[in-house]
Amino acid sequence: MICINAAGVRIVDTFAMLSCIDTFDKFALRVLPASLPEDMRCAVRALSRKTVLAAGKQLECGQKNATLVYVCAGATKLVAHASEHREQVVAFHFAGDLLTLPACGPHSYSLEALVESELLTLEYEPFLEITGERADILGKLLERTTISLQRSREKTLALGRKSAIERVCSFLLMMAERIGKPGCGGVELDLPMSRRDIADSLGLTIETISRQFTHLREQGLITTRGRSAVLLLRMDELEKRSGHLSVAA
Amino acid sequence: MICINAAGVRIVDTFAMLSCIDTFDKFALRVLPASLPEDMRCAVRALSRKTVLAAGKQLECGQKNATLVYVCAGATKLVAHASEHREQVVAFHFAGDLLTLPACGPHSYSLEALVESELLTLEYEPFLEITGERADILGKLLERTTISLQRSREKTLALGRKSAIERVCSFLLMMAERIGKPGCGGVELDLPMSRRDIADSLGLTIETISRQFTHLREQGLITTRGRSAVLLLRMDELEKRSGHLSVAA
DNA sequence: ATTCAAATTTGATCCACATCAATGCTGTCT
DNA sequence: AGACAGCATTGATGTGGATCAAATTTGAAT
Repeated sequence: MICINAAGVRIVDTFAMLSCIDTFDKFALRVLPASLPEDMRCAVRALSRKTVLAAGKQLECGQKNATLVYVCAGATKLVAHASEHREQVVAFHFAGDLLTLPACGPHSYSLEALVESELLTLEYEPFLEITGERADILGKLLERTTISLQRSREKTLALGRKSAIERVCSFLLMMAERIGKPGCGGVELDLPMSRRDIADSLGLTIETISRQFTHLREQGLITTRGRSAVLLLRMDELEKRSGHLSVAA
Repeated sequence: MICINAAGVRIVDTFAMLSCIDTFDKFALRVLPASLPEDMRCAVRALSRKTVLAAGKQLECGQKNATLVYVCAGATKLVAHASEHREQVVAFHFAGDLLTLPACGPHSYSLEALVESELLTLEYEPFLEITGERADILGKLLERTTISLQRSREKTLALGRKSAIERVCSFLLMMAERIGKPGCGGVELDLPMSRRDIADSLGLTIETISRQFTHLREQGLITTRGRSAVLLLRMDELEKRSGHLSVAA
């Protein structure tokens, strides 16, 4: 676990190691059951790599194998590449999220940090080799994957059948649910992603995102401060405009 | 297991029962490990319900609970409802596929038969209660769910960033992979879904689907016979037009 | 074979969002 | 504090696919 970094400063590595244990424990607490025998826990720990990604940097990884990624801190986007200049943000992930970075299929995927992020990565296959007999761990993975599938289907519906304003309202509501904090007179969001990221996530352009934000601002449903702060003033109205079914149905 | 149907003919029920065993065995062969103890197998069997759905009929089920569905024969579509007249086909399923019909979230889902189909349904929660300790079964479920997630993300990319012609080509290639048969001079498809279903799956209208089919026909990439038969003549050209990344990337 | 309703195809027109083009803002770096 | 590069906003114009409106085809039922 001790390795000399570019600067060659040894004490930094000790910090890194300590910090890695910390990181691993966060992951373990969330994903590994308390009852896991110590040898398995060690095997998983040996497999796990901590990565700190600066904003805008992509996760390097053997693209031939799927990778399990735990987001300890920060925020990331999972991007599917259609061709040169066409990108689709498939999902956003925040601190505490677990995701699978798929191997190359008909399209390639990459994971990019939106802000400086602390990630724990494990190769998927070896991880399953170690823990594949543990029903409790597989259950956790299944649960997480089912949530991802659920979100992905919501996104499918949005991209296939919703108008620009409905997509933006759905997006804001989803973000409120995931990273919103109660603020003065509404829900406060500090969006870590740029307008471009939102556009690439909703299948629209930055200009359209910007115009929809402006509409919502003009109608008094939101206010914005700077590039990332959004205050949702009227959740009920946003809900109405999001194209969700009324609960009655 | 014996119940009198509307016609009140008892012998029919015996047939139904026999046929149910058959159906269950197909499911068991695919999903349950051979080593599963007999009592568990029986418990699962007791939980499973066979349903034969006529074309166009929806699966009835307690929408409060998720349901595991195994498609023994036929073809189905999983539909998400945005509002009254807006539907998004989230996935198609064919004989041998296993899927989870989700409980009501922000949108409601339904499963509809495209042609007469034979389904085996199990309530998700009780099923997990029985088999939740078996790593092999959870592994199978995880594998299936991961494939669904993979497909869902491909669809997200298509709906977010692809043109009509690219979506249609991607669709035809996907169908070729899943239900195509080698035919005279190309891959033969017998599409069980209508143009409307395809449109609702690709986020387009029936008119657009029809026009894209016409383009492909005019360019000699496909031929069609009647409503459902499609012959893919030039897989390479379809691939080029599907907006997939070249393998090199 | 004939009938007929539903599905599909084809054509004309429209519109929501893309694209192109400035201009204004924000936060960062010195 | 000032300068600057990248983001975001705003406006003008274009276009792919939606919508509206008929034909035409299909395949199932008589």
